[in-house]
Amino acid sequence: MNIDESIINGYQQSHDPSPVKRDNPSLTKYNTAVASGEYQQDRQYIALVDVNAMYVSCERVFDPSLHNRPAVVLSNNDGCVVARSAEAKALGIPMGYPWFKLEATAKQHNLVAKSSNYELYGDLSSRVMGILARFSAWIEVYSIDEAFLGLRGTLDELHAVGQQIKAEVLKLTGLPVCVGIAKTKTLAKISNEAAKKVNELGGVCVWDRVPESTRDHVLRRLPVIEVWGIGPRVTRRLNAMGIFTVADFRDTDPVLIREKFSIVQMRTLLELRGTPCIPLEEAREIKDQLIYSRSFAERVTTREDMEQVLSIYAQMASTRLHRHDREAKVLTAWAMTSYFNEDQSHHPAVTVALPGYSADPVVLTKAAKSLLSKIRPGTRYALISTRPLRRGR
DNA sequence: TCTGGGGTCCTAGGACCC
DNA sequence: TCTGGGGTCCTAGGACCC
Repeated sequence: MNIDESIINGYQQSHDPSPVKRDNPSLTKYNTAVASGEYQQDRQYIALVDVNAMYVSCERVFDPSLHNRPAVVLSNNDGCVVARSAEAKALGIPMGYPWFKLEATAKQHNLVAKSSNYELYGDLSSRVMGILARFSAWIEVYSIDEAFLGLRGTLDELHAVGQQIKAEVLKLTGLPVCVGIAKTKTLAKISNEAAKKVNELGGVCVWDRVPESTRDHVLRRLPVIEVWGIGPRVTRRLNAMGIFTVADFRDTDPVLIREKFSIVQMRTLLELRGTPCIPLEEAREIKDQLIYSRSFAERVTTREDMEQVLSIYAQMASTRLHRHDREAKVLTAWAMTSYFNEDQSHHPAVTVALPGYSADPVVLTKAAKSLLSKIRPGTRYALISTRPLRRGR
């Protein structure tokens, strides 16, 4: 096989996380391992821990009447569904479905909806992450409901740790989690999915502990779009090449994939073969960008309306920058027509370099208004965003 | 006047994730 | 009639410098 190994090795080396400083008893051992070069062995396996239907599960912690019945959580203005319980998924309710279209279903199936409460979810999330950090000094908080952990041990030990994590989080927070454990992040993701879907696994799946014939069977049946990092665009192109399942993709020449796509897809492919290419990273404390975006309740079609909206959104962005004590050097403003309005599809955008770092609403508004020159009057825009980039000082 | 290699920074656009 | 609101990473091309 003719893989350019230097790319992969170079990538791994340059992205190795530095030792984390945490209040953890195993930290000394961990740092010793790093110093002595035993680090590679120390992170032989990666666990992905994921809270099941996070938002709904959080609501259930404080409202037991939501248990054992279909429940959903709605987006900001109760517009559409952003989380579904297993029972709601079983009813076929898709993610992002508008709530007003579900009222008949709600009556018929005893479906209940809650408004979202992000403060609550954030609070429970921190508690979960705190518990997870006790199982490994090496943790990457990937999202509000997911974290990767570095683990080592025999397959049976790993399975036991997975069960312990699950039991501990449930006991201390009331939240159900599933655990997938494998040699790479991409396989850990797939294991986690398996842990969720296959009841016999009891919510914990150690990939290498599953019989090889079963693993192969799973990958031969799983559509390639199910892989972490492979989205709809790439899937369409892969399908055109005759690649339909995860196994098809895994068995393709990595060099061909890098040529046709990019290094990202090649890494994903190698990860499916068990070669770690996507390192664990500590969560960054400072974000690279801040976005303020909202869909319009009523479509915006005139220049005057657009001007007003740009001004308001730029000021909202300014407020957020102030709140985070940040300044921006660059601002991007964009507008989009609705996805369901393809004949008029238009996505104008401008990027403006600001005169130095700033969070001043006047400066941001002026910059955002440069989008106006790209607006086509009469087009029905559905969404507008401003995106200041980069922190100040 | 022409030619060259190598590096960094910036912008724009594409794709993906939860 | 109508599907949210955040984020990250990668690539290509141009400007500019030595």
